[in-house]
Amino acid sequence: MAAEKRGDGTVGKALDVLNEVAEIGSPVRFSSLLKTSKYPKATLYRLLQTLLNQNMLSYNDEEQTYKLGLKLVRMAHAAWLQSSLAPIALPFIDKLSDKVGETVHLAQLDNGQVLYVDKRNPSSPIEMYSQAGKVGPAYCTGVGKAMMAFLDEDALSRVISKQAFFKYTDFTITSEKELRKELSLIKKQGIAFDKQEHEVKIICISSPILSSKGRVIGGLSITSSIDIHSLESLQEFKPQLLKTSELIGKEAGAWNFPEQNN
Amino acid sequence: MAAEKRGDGTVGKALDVLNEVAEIGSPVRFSSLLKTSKYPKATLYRLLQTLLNQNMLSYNDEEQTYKLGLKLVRMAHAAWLQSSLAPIALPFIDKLSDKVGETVHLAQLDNGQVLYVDKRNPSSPIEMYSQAGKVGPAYCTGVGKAMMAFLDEDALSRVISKQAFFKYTDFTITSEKELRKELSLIKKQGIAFDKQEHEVKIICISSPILSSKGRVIGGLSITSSIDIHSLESLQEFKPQLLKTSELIGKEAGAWNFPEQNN
DNA sequence: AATCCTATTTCCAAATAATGGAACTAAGTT
DNA sequence: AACTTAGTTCCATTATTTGGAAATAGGATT
Repeated sequence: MAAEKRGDGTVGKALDVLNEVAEIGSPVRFSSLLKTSKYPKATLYRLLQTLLNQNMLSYNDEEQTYKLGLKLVRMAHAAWLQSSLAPIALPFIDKLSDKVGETVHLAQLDNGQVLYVDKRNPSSPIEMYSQAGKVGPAYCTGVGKAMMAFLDEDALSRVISKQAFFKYTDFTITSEKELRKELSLIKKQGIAFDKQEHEVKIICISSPILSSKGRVIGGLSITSSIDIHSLESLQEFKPQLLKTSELIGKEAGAWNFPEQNN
Repeated sequence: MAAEKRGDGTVGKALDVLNEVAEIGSPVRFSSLLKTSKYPKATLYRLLQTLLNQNMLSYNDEEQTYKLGLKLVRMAHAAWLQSSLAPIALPFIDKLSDKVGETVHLAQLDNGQVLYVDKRNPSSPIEMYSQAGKVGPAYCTGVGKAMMAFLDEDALSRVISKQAFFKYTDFTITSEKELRKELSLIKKQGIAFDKQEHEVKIICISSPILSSKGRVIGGLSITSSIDIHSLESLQEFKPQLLKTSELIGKEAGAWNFPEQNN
């Protein structure tokens, strides 16, 4: 499951181990890592030591466990500032969230997945899965589908090949064929809906953020729950959502935001 | 300025380069990096390629610039979840921010600096420097001083040795002697104030978060502006601030939060 | 369109670092 | 005391990294 690039020598291996620790998501012991690791004991050990030295991992003496280090939190802030749409989109998202009084998400495609790079909660937030930095599936979220719909065929097939098509809810799209049909509809309408495809009761309306050259650079969504909104009432946000996406796209152009993600 | 650990071989060098890119804070060209880098051209080039491969960096073809990659944003989310006090402290901070109606910061010490790991804005936020993931100086912020005051001498002198003592404002403490005096006062009072020491007009009241064994694991602050509050009126938040810090400390104990930072 | 930059990329033999099987230590268990 | 399991160190072998230099790419200038 872990991304495994060959030809990156030791650095690749070290980052591989870092990823493993990240994916486990809780403090891990050496022996536990060893079981699933493709590296021999001594090698794994040394890689861990190096990462510790570099503060990419931290070690709990008592528990003898490794976990991700604070260095990553620092770096990520810098990454977020310079590599995500978030700082550019910030004022626009604030405004949109204020106006519509619902949760707003800003996302980008990263390696076939939806990476949420920012989120605005209205005063009374609904309980939900997402957080800035969190990743989600592309094929069954509003932002994911909105972004996919506007990719060129090349990029699209690369992204589709990475979809798991796991059936989260009764409404989840679970085949490429269905998905492609949905995407062409979305492209026509300029807008995507999440009809409880990822989480029960959670719906959203979403639009892609396009660069001046028409390339997908991100996605924007307004999310709510069926207890509060219907798809029809979400539809009413369409003009504001599109307008905001357009403004962010323009601003990103001025900032020379890169157009390349897959 | 960049941390340079020896004996970490290639991995250390690669992370070194990554740090350099992070510290520059904006997209950089190869030649620009080369000027300040301690690595020869071919080496630097290959390190950058490796980092690109690993999605730790991204490259803008048109501009020929490197910047931090989204992979870092993803990893950091995991790091934040498993390595920071933030997820543990979340409900307590929400509640505190609600009650006092002012900005609340949660911070940890990382390498002699204050790392903000969470932040709550009241409905009408004041314009301010901080964000989750951002770092700040320890010697002239409320949380920084609060945490330092409760370190043991060993850890304290290590942290103090890393302070820059740059005079941000007329009120900034600029010598170890002054600082130590202030810290002993803070320890007596159990509470620290930032008296516009880092930013003009910005003041805060802050307390350390201590583990059950009395070790510093974080800091908590309520921040405002002199346009709204005086130090005296901030003082009124003291009981709530202390109570919240205590609760977070207890909760962290239950979660076996590590006590080790410097 | 030929020349001269300057920035980036590739090459390859020498230098260095990583590897991993095995041995060792430490801390429990029976 | 013998045994188990987990973590750490050793070191000759192997593989990767290194970096000076040369090649290439893409402007800018004559």
